[in-house]
Amino acid sequence: MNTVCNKERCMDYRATLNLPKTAFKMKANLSQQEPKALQRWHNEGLYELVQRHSEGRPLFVLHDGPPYANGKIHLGTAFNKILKDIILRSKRADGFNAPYIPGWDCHGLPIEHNVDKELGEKKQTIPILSKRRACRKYAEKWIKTQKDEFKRLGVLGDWDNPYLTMSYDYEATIAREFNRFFDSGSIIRSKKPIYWCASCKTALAEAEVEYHDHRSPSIYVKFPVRSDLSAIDPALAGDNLSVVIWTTTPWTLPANLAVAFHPEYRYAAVALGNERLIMAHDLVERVMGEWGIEQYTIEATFSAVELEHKYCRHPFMERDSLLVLADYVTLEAGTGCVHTAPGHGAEDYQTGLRYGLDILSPVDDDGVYTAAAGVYAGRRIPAVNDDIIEDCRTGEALVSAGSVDHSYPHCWRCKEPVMYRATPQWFLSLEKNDLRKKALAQIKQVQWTPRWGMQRIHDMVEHRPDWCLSRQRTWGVPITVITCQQCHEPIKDRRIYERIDEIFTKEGADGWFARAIEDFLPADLTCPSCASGRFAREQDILDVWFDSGVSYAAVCETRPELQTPADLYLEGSDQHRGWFHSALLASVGTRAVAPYKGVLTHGYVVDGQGKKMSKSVGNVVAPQEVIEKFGAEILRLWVASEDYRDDVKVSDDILRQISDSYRKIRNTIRFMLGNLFDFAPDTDAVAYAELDDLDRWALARFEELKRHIVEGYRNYSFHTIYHRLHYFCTTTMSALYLDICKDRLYASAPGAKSRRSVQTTLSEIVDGLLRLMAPILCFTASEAWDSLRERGSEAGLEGSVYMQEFPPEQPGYLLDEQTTKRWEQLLTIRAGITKALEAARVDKVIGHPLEAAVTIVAGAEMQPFITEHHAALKELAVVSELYVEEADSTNDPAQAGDGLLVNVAPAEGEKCERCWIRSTTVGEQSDHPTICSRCYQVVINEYQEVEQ
RNA sequence: GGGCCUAUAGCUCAGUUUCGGUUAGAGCGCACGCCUGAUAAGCGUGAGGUCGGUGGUUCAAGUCCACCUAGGCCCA
Repeated sequence: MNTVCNKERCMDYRATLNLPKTAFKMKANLSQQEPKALQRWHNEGLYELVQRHSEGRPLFVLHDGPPYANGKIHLGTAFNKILKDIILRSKRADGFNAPYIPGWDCHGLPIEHNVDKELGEKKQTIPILSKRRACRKYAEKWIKTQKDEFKRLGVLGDWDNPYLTMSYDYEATIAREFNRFFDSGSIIRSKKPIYWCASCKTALAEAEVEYHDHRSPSIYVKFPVRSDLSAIDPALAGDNLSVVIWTTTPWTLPANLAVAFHPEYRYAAVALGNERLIMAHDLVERVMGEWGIEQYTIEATFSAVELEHKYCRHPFMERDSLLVLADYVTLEAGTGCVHTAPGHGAEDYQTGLRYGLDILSPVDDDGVYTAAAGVYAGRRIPAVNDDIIEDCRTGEALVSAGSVDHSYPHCWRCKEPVMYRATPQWFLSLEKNDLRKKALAQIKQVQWTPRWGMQRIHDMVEHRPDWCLSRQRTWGVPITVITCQQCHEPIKDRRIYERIDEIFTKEGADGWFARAIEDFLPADLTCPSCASGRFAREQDILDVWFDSGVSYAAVCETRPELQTPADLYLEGSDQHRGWFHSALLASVGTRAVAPYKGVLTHGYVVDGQGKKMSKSVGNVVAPQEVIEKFGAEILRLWVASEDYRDDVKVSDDILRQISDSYRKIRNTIRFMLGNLFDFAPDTDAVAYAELDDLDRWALARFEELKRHIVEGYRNYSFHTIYHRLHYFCTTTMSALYLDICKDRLYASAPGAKSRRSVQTTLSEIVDGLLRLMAPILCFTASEAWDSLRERGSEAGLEGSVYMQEFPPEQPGYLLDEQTTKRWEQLLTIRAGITKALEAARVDKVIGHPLEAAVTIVAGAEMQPFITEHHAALKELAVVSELYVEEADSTNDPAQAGDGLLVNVAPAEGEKCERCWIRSTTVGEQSDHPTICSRCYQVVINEYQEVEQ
């Protein structure tokens, strides 16, 4: 028997109540507590423990897309990693073995670019191997930083053994996969224009080009029409008809192979003097004005579509130029007839490909014309511009010459204007070996989430050009092609591939640059086509998208705990063109299957207004700040709460809201834990059949929740889980069930069956709830789990919530239709009562609901139901007394809402000092005159007064 | 400029699997009130929406169609 102090002959009844007790704090203090939990994970090797625990289960492989090892992580990266973690944890709780091998993308221009900046002047003279070492170190530094940041988010994985695209074995895989393609004949050599700085003698990436104002020549040049256009309009018959183009780069004219027209514009033949000039109809007036010509007539107008495939004559080269159509032609400037040199412009190049033109680029590394430039061979550009203009003038091809100030690309380092110039590059052909066709077929085999992802990547693959794999850079894996020095034939030889593999595996791709070429060649090698014995190796490196693209081979196929194809790739929607795309082509090309069974994409993180985050706008939210202010747990809950199919918004308001939700969830759990302080499930639990009706109702609601949540995890529909979880905590539990159960919990005898009945229910619910929320709220679930099980800080992680599975379905907990209907009715009546109580409160009739006696005036239909459930309704409404009254003329429930009229009056009797219910039994017992009869029984049976 | 996507209360989301059907819902926040035995907690009541805009199809449109606007991703 418990003892209670008797102070001044007045019993302290508060001490006779079973008030909640728990060490689980109301205030989470997440930013301080999380690091401690993480330390524990680390010390005890949680990931290894979980993996060992999962052995033998069905495998679920989420293959990590490698973030780029450059800079701190941002919210988008954090979002992605948390989403992955939630999925992996949910799969583990759903009975799968779900390993997670994080990775990093380590090669590539941005890193090299930053290393160049750090090197300053030294980058000119630094040997290639030293530069590569510096890049490696740079990547390592950021990997370390990002790794810590990812771990801080609570992401569980094999952080000690991540995959790095720059590790030697990975580099060897890249070369091996490239060689597979090469050997299969899918790798072809072709030309493509790139930015080139002639003074630095180097290729430039887009990011290395700066735009500055520049004065260029502006000339109009005539291309005499060669084809007979009289079929288009009789007025176009005869000689002296020319197409007029406009250009600001006369030096590209020797490379002109075509003139482009817009397929939807009208063009005009303008007669001035004895010649006729073709230009866009809408531009005639402006061009004539610019030339200062007032006397002209328009002889014919026609659609450009009819010009396609006709020819005009190059003004000074000994060849014709093709007339082509291109929809990038504009009326902004020029004549609407666009000088096209496929070797010197990006759009020109595309057009060249479409029309099967040569990618002519008669300029060498120094910016000097080659023999292909005819009379200009040996001349330097752009100085040659003046001569070309003069020659056009003397050849009567020039219509007008001036100059123009415009924005023009310059080299980021030497600040000189750059040129666009075609160089030989290696491509992965989409047609060879039917790669495009096979890839399109594979796309249809993949489960895309959301569904429109399929259409998106399908269209991209359908229309994309061949994949240009060459990069004129140093930080990456070389294109491992050996060519004959004499006839330039690429050499395909298995023995070469094997040597490359061996060397790269041992010393990384550096070997390509460090070793003598002989090291890669069989001793007796001669060129199969010309029998030469002298060979050269390719100097360009591979596009980094190839690196990450082959990760299925480097990681999923090599790690014993993984398998391929992976179950899921999960990245931002930009990766339809990125990783999903490169991995698909690489895998289909070498394995004939997609590397993934499913692909899930999420939107971008944007600000509260839906605008993208940018430093210049100043709306960037850093994950580090959020963690500091709210904790990683709030970030995780935010990730779960947002519908990732669309863009994902974040703002201080949104985070505050999530933080509020978190507190509510936490407190609800805390209250449940607090009421289980004296409950031992093994000995105190009440059998389901003997549970109180209300408790069975709660278990039914929980059963529904359980099913929806598990279903939500399986469908990757986390925001619905968030809403369900939150609703269950706030409304189903806090506002309804828990509020109603307080009397049973507090005022019953500790071991009373009605109290044990609630506790049994609470125990089951909180146990399941923690398992269900653990994938998202991993820190809180663990903390509460340990509190529930009274596991101290010394308790090992083997028994932690991380090892638990979702609670099993309990079909018996669902209520039949009739019972469900009954509860709906009871809760509707309850809502009517609370409304009436509120009105009474406003009228100052009552304060607390327990001060009230409620009278329900019901019609003949409702009355039996209410009478039957009198006790339940009284409990549900938490009032001191409940009466039912028959309706009459003065009390017509039809006039009130819901067919129910509720009157509220102060309850009779005194307030029981112990349970606060008003009762006429208070005062009946002289030894305890201030409590009701129910409490009297509890007190005299359970407690003994002692003098203080 | 093109392709794909998004748009429901201040915020986060529902709105019933390929095909429309009564007064469009929830939670949070907010306002007001209650309680002080979940207390930097808990409970109640209430006010918030021309479902991005316009036009169309239909007896009937948040739901279907067209166009427009705003935003995002990828291209050019």
